[in-house]
Amino acid sequence: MKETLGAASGLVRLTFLVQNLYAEIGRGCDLTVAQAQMLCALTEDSLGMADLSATLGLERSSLTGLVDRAEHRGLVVREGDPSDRRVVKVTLTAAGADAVHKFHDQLTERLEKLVADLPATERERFTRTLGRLVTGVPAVFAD
Amino acid sequence: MKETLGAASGLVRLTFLVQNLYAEIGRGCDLTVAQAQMLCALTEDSLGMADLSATLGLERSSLTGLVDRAEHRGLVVREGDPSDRRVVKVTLTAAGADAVHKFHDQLTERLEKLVADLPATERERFTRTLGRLVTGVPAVFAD
DNA sequence: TATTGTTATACTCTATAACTATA
DNA sequence: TATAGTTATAGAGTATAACAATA
Repeated sequence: MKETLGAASGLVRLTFLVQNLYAEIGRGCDLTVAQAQMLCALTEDSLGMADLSATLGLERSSLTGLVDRAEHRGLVVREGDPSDRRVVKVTLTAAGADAVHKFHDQLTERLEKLVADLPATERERFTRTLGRLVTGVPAVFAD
Repeated sequence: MKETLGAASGLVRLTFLVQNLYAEIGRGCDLTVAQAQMLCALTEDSLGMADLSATLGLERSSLTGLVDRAEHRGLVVREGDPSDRRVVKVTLTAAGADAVHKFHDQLTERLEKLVADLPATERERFTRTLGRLVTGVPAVFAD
């Protein structure tokens, strides 16, 4: 009779939980998971296709279609880079910034709620350990 | 100047990390993410299409194709249920059990390694909190 | 009538390989 | 030559709607 799950099992189940939440809130904002991830990556700054594909862990050719569809929907625009004419910068439109803002706020609220039931000390310890584990992970979601 | 990430941000980044690991190990075992998830869900017991789709959070029609491809690859088989002739039970083959075993062991090892650097007390607390947060999450990955 | 599963269809996501334009 | 990006193509994954068989 075990009273605690192993770390691996817990991590996978937590991921499953967060992924489902991510998808659910995305649907509510009319964003697919891939689109939401891309918009989040562009929140801080515009990125070229190569940088964006590296951040998201996608092939450049896969990103082309993703940006195509997002551009078609008015969420991002492509712009040339005068300092290197090979580069195409991807930038959020006002609509894209709006959508990702809504998505970000809702997801943050739901995730905060997930840990809100924990006793304060336990919650703080957990959050601190979390921060330690994800050092080096690309900023796919900021505070 | 913040020295700690928020809980929401930490959770999303951890998810990103685990997902990438999941996909990477899946590739090594010649399994897609969706296939690996399905095989994991079948590890304990055979399931009917409806139960399996509920566990995975997929539409039944989506599952049909997923099972088709896995069956075609010899990872699972469909079997009738004598007690309810509407039901189709999905069961791992020997090859499927083998693949998911390999996948499970490798993923577990990598995830254990992820938390192995933490001080023992911190690791135990983290794992315990993890278990608390995922109560109710379907058994998509067992110990 | 309700439930189980499939089919038909359409779209998104992703990769590999071959290509163009610029550095 | 090397890098940035696109196109062509193929396959996996997913959903919605309509259907057939069984309960």
